[in-house]
Amino acid sequence: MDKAYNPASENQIYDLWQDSGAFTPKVPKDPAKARLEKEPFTVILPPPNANNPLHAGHALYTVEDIMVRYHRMLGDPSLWLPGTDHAGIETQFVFEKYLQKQGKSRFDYDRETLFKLIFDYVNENRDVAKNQLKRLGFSLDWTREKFTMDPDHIARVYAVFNRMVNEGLVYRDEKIVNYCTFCGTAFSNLEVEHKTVESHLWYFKYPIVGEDNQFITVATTRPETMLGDTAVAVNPNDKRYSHLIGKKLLLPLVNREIPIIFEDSIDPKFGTGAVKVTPSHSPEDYDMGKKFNLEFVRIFDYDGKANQNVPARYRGFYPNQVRQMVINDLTAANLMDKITNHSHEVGHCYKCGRPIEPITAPQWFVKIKPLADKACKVVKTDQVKIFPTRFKKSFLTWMKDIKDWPISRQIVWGHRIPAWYNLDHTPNINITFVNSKNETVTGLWTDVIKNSSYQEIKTGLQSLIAPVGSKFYLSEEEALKSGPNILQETDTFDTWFSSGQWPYSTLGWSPDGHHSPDFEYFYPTTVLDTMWDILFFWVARMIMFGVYTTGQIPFKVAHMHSRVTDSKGQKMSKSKGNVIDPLTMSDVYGADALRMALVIGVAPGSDISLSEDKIRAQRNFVNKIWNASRFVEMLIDRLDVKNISLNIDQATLTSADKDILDKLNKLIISTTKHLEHYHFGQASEDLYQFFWHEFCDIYIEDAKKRLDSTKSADEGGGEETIPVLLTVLITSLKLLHPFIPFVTEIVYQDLISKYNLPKELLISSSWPQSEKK
RNA sequence: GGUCGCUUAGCUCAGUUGGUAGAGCACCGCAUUCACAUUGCGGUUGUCACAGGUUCGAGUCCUGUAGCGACCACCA
Repeated sequence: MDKAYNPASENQIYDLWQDSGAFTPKVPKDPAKARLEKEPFTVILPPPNANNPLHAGHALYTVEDIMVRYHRMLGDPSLWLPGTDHAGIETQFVFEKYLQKQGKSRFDYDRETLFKLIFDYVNENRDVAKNQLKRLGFSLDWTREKFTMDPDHIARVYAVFNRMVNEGLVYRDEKIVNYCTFCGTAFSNLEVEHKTVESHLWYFKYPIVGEDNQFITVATTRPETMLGDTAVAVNPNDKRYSHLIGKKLLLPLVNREIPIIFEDSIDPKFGTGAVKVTPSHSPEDYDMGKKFNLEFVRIFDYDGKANQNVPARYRGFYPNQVRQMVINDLTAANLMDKITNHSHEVGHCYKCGRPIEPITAPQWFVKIKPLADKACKVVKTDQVKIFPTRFKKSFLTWMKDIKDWPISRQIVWGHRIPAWYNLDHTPNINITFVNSKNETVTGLWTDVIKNSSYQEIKTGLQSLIAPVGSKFYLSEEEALKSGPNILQETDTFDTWFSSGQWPYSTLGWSPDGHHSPDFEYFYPTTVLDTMWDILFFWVARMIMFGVYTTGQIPFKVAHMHSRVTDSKGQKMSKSKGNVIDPLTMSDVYGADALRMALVIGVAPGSDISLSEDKIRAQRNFVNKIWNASRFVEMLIDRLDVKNISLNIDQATLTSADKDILDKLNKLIISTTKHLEHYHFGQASEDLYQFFWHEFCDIYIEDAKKRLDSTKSADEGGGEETIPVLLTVLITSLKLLHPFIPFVTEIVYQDLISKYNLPKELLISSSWPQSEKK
């Protein structure tokens, strides 16, 4: 054995494990029955983005590996299923940046070509993450690897969508949505980041119709939307305005008459107590628009520019430009009352950081309440346990006030929504396509078909917008029965609509009820471990989908871990330059050292402060194990004992022997207990303390004195310590194996071959049993 | 605006049924032809944020205050 542990030797071990079949549990012939007798331990890997290399956060899969290896050693059939995620908007955003470098944009391609380009781009990078997962020692069953773009997964997602449509849980509506005009897509509330913006309140005067020089002054944070105002709202109890019942106002610059409405939710104390109402560009105004049956005038389009519904001079300008023009024009018209400072929250796109434009747009929605209620129930009753428990409360709070979920995204990278329109029956469908002359054409079907053929439109199709209420068919065949000119919806599903179905889909759930043996055996899964930041995005959706689709929970435990931060507790980011790359660390210090550094002394759910110092310290620990093992072998060799035995003769034990065995026994008990309770930080710390400071510093030092005499074995050279040394060493290796699998396996194999112990891999060996007293 | 979390040694953090304060790193001294200098032995450092309360006993439970952080949220 070398003088120091060499992390490079870790590379040989992974194949040994994989080839032994340890990662791949066998499914019995009657899986459902077998499950009743002995339940497998199943973990689905939160699929990393197929396009990105791993970061320090992914290295926290260590926690899952610890659980899986522990259960495997307990003898439970254990499955840890790997996969990757296409990560819709994330990946398309990265790809568009790549296009930009080449002087191109998404608008240069029809959707099919763009999709293929992204697919190829992702495929080029897919193996990177996979090899990195192996490098970190994760005992994943690669024979069951999945990708969210696998046809069978897509088919399952479609089947569930169809069922939801048929049961009235999916609908289309033109509601106000969070729209990013730069990314060109709608987002759910969760994808909007609220930022405090220092801005102003502008006070405008709106003339009262039929009364000379009488005005209502409104206060607004968004002057530009006044072009789309269709009412002014005041509180019914506000006496300042009570005389205005039935009056109308003349909207300046536009010269359109708008009503005054009386609405309880208006706060008389804010501004002037009079609010301009723009139903097409503000969520709260949208609600008022519906309630009072107001006109909806959309003035900004999906490209972010002012459209046909505004006076000609504003057309084609962006909101911030229109804002300045409106301010100037109102000032010139002597209708600007005053401007005050005001800070407020503005929604921003979580991807590109630009302000979100609330716009009314036709989108697909999931009626979420029925799903949420069931999800709440299984969490409330602890059928799904959430750890640490404080996340249970935030889960239930969020679920209680949940709004319908907009699931359509106007991007190409994802699962295209399986809905087909008959164009001849939907003449008002708006179509954008690249024609044979490479020109982008936008228009209604009835218009574009005059200059282009159906085939030309279909081939060059970029996007389409079908009016709300358009009839759609759930398959191409069905649609074709209604006529030849059909097109599939161009929107794709929100990524979480797909990944929310990941647990049952990866295991082979089938819509016809004939599920795969894997599904029968491994579902519901046991533990889902992920970071708390996707509790709502993903965990909540998986619970809702799982209960809806399979009638069962998707997992019994949702174990939430925290963020990996730098040595100062700061979030890692490229711009700060404080990123610790897990692969570099593994190459320098070993994957074991990195894994140990990520779990030791970390409290459940708290931030994980990672530094190279900490990894180095754990590298030293790994090296300590290496050298302690080397030394034990050396001591044994020196005695030249013929038959190595692990049998401990109680009668010959010294007090030091008894002491270390007693501590070892307690360690088995505490480690087991900590692992059962997800206290990985405490378990690893105890193991560290025991191995280094009890076993090495005290026991081996003592044994050194006993053995390092000039006496031979025959003369009482301390032969009786050998079984104790080996027992403590091997048991420690087993207890440590889930945490630091490489070094423990290497040392174990060395001991086996050297002392003719029964051949087995540590990964498949049995978990130590404590002695009862 | 609502909710949650954190505050313990110079730094990063453990401390799960309440029982005389811990680790790693850093620092100081000594040792070492010895398995490991990726080492060993020894040492320094704390009004456990603050103020009350419960208790024989509180870092731990309760109440309040302050600072920091996070999440959620349609208030013009």
